[in-house]
Amino acid sequence: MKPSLPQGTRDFSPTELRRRQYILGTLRQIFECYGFQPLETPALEQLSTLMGKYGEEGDRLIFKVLNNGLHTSKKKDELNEEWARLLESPYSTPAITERALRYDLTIPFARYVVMHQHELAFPFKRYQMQPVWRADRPQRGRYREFWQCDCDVVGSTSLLQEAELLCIYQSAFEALGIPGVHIKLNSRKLLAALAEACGAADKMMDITIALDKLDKIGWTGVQEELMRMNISESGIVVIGNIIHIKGSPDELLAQYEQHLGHFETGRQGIDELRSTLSYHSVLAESSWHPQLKLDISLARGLNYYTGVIMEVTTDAVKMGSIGGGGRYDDLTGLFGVKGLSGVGISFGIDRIYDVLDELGLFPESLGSGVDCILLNFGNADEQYALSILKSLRAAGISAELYPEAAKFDKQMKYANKRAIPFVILAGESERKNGMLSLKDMHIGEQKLLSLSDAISFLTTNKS
RNA sequence: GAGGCUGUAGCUCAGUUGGUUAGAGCGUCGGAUUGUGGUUCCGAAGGUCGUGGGUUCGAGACCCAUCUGCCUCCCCA
Repeated sequence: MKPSLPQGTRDFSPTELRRRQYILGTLRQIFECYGFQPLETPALEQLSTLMGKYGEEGDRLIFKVLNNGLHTSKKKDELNEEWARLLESPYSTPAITERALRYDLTIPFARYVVMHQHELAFPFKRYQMQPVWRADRPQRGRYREFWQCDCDVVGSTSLLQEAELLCIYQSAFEALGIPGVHIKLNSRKLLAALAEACGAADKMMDITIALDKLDKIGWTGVQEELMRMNISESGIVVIGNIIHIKGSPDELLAQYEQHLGHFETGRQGIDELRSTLSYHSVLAESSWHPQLKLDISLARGLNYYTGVIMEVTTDAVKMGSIGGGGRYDDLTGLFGVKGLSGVGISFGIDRIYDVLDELGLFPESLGSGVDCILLNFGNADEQYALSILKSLRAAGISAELYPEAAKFDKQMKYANKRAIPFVILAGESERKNGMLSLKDMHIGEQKLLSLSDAISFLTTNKS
């Protein structure tokens, strides 16, 4: 048979995986630096844990797992009935499926917090980097299996959390060296006030979705969408006035206050953004390049966000967002625990990979993973090489010996292809003098060294 | 969930209105070269033309189905 992969899934070659690990490692270091702790949850969750948490569209995209042993079931009639219903319409039933693949990392996190609430110290700060699955149609930058990398705080309403998450975003994209990064900031409360201001408080979701397309379809396109949603003409004018305000974040907030400050939610949203920015200005390094931008047209898809929301894009590459997040006031409420507020951000590492790849921003030193290779000259020389190999490894230098006394140029070509930075030649003449020849494959230079000199050289020069 | 495009060697692609034995470059392997890679020269291997049906004297090419990749909508990371 001819092997193939399921749609929308990928293998990761050694080079790709090193690069992915470079991204994850960079992020992990930052998360740890900000006091977040690692967490992993199972690939499988109870379907009931996931259903209804991501909206109608989300439910459709959850990968469901067929129950085992259906053929041994005693309730054939019930199964047939349920199966018939399932063939008619989107429907799921525990009789046929009661487990599903994780759709994101936030809901499993909420589930975890609820199940372990008595052993956790709140505020609980965790990061999680694992694959998630969606039965979506694959496209460029969109996969059925992809990784999410989340960092959330639960159990604190302080806007210091929002400010710290903004810092994490900035410092992460600074460390990865991605140019043209913008972190857009908005508040669900501002959007709610906006809906109120145009007399359609109940249509906040619709307005938000239309507004989110501003970048894509322009103001005229958004106007058409709004009209289709039966937003009044005066309402559309109000929205138009507000989204066209320009200026620094402080200026924008002052303007928004004029327009929306008399609504309770509007005032709250503005105050929250002000506090967030004020904490942030104290914490942030002035050298960070990623720019903060207030953008009232930013929506964010998930319907559990309630406060500040954020999204990261880069204008260096044509690509959707590479990160996003926000505050969700009552996430664990879905699982029966009220009053725990959460706020978190997510990194789209598959897309970040594509951006780094496209811009050639991966460090060259990710290389082969091994510092040096010993060529094999056979017999007594092989024995000599083995003793060197052992010493190198004991000194913490990663090393390998070519396994056969193959022809010289074959061994060299192998080293070259693997991009191993150093080659050690220890043949008859070296062995008789108790020395070794160390060749730097980048510059092509070779020198005769004692083992201890070689070790200290490699220790300082290895990648 | 809706609509559209695509698939030929490991990779990137040629292949005329349907007509003998399907080609190139790169890569791979062997040799020039048994202690020196990245350059060069010579040679070789590698294809049930995505898969399954159909039309035809004859299909890589045309038709249908299916799978994959990609694009638009929807939605999202």
